[in-house]
Amino acid sequence: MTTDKTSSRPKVSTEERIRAAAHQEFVAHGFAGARIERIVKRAKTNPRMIYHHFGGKSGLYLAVLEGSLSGLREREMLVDFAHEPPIAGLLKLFDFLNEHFRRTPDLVRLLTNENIERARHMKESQVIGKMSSPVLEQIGVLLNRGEKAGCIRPGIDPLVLYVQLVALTQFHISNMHTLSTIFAIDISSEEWRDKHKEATRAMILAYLENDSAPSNEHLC
Amino acid sequence: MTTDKTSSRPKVSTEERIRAAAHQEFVAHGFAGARIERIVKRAKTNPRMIYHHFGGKSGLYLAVLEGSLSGLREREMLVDFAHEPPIAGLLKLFDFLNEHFRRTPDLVRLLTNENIERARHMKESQVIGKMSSPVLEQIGVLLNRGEKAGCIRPGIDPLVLYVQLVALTQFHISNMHTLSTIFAIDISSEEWRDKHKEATRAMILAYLENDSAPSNEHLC
DNA sequence: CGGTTTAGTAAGTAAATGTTTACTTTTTGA
DNA sequence: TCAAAAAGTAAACATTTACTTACTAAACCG
Repeated sequence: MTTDKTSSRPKVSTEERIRAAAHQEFVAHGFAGARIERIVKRAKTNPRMIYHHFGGKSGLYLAVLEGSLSGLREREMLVDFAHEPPIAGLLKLFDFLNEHFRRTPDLVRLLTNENIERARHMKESQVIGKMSSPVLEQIGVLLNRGEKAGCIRPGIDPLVLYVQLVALTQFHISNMHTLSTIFAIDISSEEWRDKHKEATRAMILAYLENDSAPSNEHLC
Repeated sequence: MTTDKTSSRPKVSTEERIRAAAHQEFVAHGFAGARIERIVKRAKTNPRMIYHHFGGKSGLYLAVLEGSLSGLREREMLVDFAHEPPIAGLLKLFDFLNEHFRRTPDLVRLLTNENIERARHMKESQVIGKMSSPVLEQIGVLLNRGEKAGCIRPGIDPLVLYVQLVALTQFHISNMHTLSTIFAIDISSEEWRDKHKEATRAMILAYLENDSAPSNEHLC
């Protein structure tokens, strides 16, 4: 049952089982809070194998982090923004990010933890530095096109916009627990997220659009 | 030199030294990563005193968290938004939050860590639940006034707006390390933050203002 | 086959870590 | 003044924790 047709080893390799178990553990407790013992128990193996395959706790953590980040990059590549009209393309990017973080809270938690650790693991990675986001260039292209066509507010910096978009799509997920506790509501509910999404979409649209007639002063 | 005029005890009480040392430690490493040994060494005392004054590591952590949060609430009370014109008042709130998180990254890190721990400590607190933000009501008042006067977009939810504001003012600080690493820039520099602040201010303003003539469709 | 490499197991180790015990010193208040 | 309470010290305790050693089984390949 647990064996391959040609071998007596389990179908899923020990390395993969460790990776999956570690993913769960690091997502649930962060690096410092993660326990080797729980990982090996869930992966049905023993500590020795972690050191055999990954070199140690840090190596395992890095493998998990790299895997999750490359997952985001791969999905980003699959979506085509650049062939849309500028504003529609940027809103499509917003929708994509919102959907991705909503569906992949694991990545959000890993990133959150990595900031607690001041990105010390990420800095060690040989891989992460090289997979720079392809989205930044696409944002630049769309902003340029829209600016020249006169429909997009001039002077927007692609990286600043990207950080704003990620903030607006990620913050309420990474801070879900404290926000829900402090304000005594369930911020993770579908209704709340839908409401938040619509409001945020409107905010971004209002910002991008070029009010070629700038309001001299606020009315009140 | 280290004694009070009437006693041979240190000027600053052991309890306060522990609290200060623990604050630094929890900010630097989070709850799971914090070490009792480092705290007592910095506070120039011994483990026994932590259990004497705070009951244990968890109690100490909670004391630090409660202190930081009540600091934010106190400062929020000092700023008067409600007597400003609606849009000016909301922008003043944005400026306040932006400045507060910029100046108090400690609080941001404690909150980040608390989310890693799924707010389990915060939920135990008898204090935090009771000090609900006074800002929410003030936002509601401003939105109402502005909406009735016709200068503010109708239908904005106060809590959604507050979460958006905090997202835009806190995210780039809490995620400073991963963002800086991935995009190979120093996101904590004054220049970058100023640029980000201006862009974000414009975004919020554009969102709040009531475009009484809504664009039928984006121009492009 | 047969020898080498890779994958895996069981048990253990040394160090770290939160916590407590036993005891001393200082402060306080009747 | 003096006993009781509060504040503080030193040392150790019981686990936990990341990691290793010694050994076995399976896979690979000429």
